[in-house]
Amino acid sequence: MVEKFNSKVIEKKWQSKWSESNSFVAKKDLSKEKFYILEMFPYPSGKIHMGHVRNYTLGDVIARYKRGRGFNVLHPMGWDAFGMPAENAAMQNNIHPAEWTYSNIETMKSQLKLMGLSIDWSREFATCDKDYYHHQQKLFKKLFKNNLVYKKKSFVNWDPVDNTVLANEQVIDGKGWRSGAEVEQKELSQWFFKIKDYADQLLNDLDHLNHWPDKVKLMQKNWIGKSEGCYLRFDILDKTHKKIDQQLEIFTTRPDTIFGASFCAISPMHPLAQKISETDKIIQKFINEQSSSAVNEESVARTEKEGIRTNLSVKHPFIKDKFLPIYIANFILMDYGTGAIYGVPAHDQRDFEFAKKYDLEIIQVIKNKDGKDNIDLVEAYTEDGEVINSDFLNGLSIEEAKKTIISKLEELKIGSKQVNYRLRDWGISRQRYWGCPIPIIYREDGEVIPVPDDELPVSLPDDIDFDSPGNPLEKHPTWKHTTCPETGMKAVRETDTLDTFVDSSWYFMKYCSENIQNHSFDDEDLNYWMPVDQYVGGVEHAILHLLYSRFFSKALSDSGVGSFNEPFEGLFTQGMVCHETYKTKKGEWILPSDTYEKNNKFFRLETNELLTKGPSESMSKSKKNVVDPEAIINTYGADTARWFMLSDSPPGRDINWSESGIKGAWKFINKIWSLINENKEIFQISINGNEVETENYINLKKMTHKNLKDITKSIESFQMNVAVAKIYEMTNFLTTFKAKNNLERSALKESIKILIRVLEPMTPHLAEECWSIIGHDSILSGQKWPEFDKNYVIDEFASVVIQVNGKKRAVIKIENNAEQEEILEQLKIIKNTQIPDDLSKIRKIIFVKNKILNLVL
RNA sequence: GGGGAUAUGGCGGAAUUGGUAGACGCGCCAGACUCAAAAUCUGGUGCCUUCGGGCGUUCCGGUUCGACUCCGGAUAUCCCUACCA
Repeated sequence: MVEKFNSKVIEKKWQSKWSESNSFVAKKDLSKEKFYILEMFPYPSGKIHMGHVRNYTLGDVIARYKRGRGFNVLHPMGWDAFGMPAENAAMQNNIHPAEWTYSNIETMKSQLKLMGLSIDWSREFATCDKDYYHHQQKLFKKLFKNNLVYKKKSFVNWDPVDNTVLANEQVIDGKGWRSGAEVEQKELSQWFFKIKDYADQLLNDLDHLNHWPDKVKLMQKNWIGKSEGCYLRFDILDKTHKKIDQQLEIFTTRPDTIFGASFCAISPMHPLAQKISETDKIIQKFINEQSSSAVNEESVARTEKEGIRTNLSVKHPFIKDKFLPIYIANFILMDYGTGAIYGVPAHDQRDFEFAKKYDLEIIQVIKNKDGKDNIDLVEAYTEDGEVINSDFLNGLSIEEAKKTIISKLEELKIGSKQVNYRLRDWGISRQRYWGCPIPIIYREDGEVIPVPDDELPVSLPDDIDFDSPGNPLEKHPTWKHTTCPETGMKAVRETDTLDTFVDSSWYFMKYCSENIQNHSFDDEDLNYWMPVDQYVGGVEHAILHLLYSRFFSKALSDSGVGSFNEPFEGLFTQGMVCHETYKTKKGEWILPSDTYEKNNKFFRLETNELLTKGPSESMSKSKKNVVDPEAIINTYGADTARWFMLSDSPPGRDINWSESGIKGAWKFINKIWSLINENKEIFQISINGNEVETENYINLKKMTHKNLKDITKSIESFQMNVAVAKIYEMTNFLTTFKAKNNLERSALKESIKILIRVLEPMTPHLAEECWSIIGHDSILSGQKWPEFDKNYVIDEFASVVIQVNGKKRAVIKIENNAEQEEILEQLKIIKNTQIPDDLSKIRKIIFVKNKILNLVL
């Protein structure tokens, strides 16, 4: 009886060996084809969770497989280390953010190392490292110089009690998460990246990303939200319909419906609205109500449409004596289009609701599909149709009408065709301490100057006070005061820090520099490794992180850094790790490790209390349905955990963690382990056999090479669960195979070697140990991925299905490429009531070689 | 409200891309080993059946010699998004 696989000892042994021989340290080598595999780097929150285990196992399989295929692989790891949780910890536990962050990194790094990942740790960094953010400040300056950064006023969530800016996720039901105070909208001057300048490129280049999931591309497309329409300027009239010296510019995608317009509406934030409110108390009150309430997006969408009529109106450009009253309305967004619209109630649902409420005219200008018009509409008609009631546009299609009206507007110089995007410029200012300082100073004469290179980095001060509210950098007694290096004038530093999304928008480039401490890029390194060939991470980053990274690559390459357009050649989004939930009668969530099962019922360990089992959901701390990876690795080992993560579900879908699943994986590891140990003798003798090839021998060869072919294909196409199934098949065959002569014995040796080799990406420790048991060095010292032998993947017999009227009735085993006549001959032998003896009854025969013969009666 | 994805045994899931549905794993059943249990090993396992066969990939319909696969419609679940003019 073979002893169980001792994961503790064996895994540690191989991890040390790999580390000592720098097995995973990547070196630029122009003679080899490179492969850059990257998983999204973790936030150092404290401990690793199962989601990390799945993500990094998947990436590691690819990394190891590609090495086996002879690629020069880069597989690095780092830490997304700036951000709010560190500041929260600082406030709650009185610990410095840096200390909290670096100690978490240490813990998590040691946990990741237990997994046996083939990572080049020499390139590791954290985004809060001074070297990292030094480099980031330089990149910021490059973008600044290239005119891709600007400052503008913008609204933030303001907590009036804590005197602090809140992130959206810190606003709960319109109240500050700490103070509970009603959140206000406050206007601050903030920094922005001009991502909108790249909207078209970001949209069009999606077409070239052939190895990205379609759903992610679609999400990005919708997020960018390109729409074609036109701007249109109206003269504004006062209540006596006299022109005042001002115009209203609106944006519409439906200029074809201009004859159906019955009002204009502007955002409460619109300059015109602001101006009116200066003299009109009622309007001022309305505007104030709107700006204080609008916080939670979901509730915003449900809020009833409300507006207030102003004394102003505009003149319809094509209808004599028609005036459209101007409303200030809560559903008009200032940051889309021009913050002003004209309302066409008959053909826009929001305008329709608004018109019903305020009793405005509803004029139908597109004919319904059923041909009716001017009926009492119960909702807006937004579909296609013929233009009616529209003077010179009558009879045209919507598309034709759009073209006609736009050229008319352009001719009259009151409007122009315009492409508009939903995408807004990226606000990067954060009023927080734990982030990258923005390298800008404000001189006393009002000049805004980037900090010169020789004064970089602008470092975060260590002595920082979190006890009083507000931005800690702002409150620091000395930090912000400085002098202008050129003039010697007094100056103050920018106290905003950069959004952490900036940190993660270029970290993959930083890994490319071999000397990681160096805070400038080696362009050759960068252009050798970039782009990332395969990026793996959660779909929750499908929009922001990936879009920002794409923007950064483009903007930096335009600013002279790197010469690649897209950062991620291939993208894979893996599913989540789920677990059932357990709850006491009182509604308290219970950790799976604190439960036991009896007769299909679950009980709490200490109290024997009966628990209610909830459905399997994504693991989350709040519902306590989490399993600690370190505990699993301690009990079963890293290879078991890795194998389980790969085996049960396709990588793109959610996986359900289960006790029986992990036990099954453990069983498999030991099955391999005893297969090798029980057969190790045959590896110690050299075999010279001149025996003839037996059927047994050929079957073994066929099984091995067919499976090898399938395993390779499955890994290439990210179907790890299928690769696992094929490995099971191979293992089951080999464990029951009885070699009867030397030829068979040598074939068994070969098959076992192939099995171990293909296991290496998935269960590397086990594979390495088995490899050494059969008398070889490390697999990693140049042991290539095996090629399957074509001769053994073709069968000389084919199973041809006999169908009658398309239904399967029999299967004939016949030599490969047998012709129709041969099979018809064989039919006579088959006894099946459905197959006619008399072939003259057959109307038609469909024959596909080696597949089917269908008799149509 | 808008956009998207998914639906196959008791469960997780395969299916050469229109050609033998249910590979492989879990679970379950039976047997072997054992004083016994666990572990391990062997075999069986979609449903119905009068043992001829019949029915089966959420439901309804279509294309086809042939549909899990393509098309149209419905239902359910999940994800993303949030008044985008």
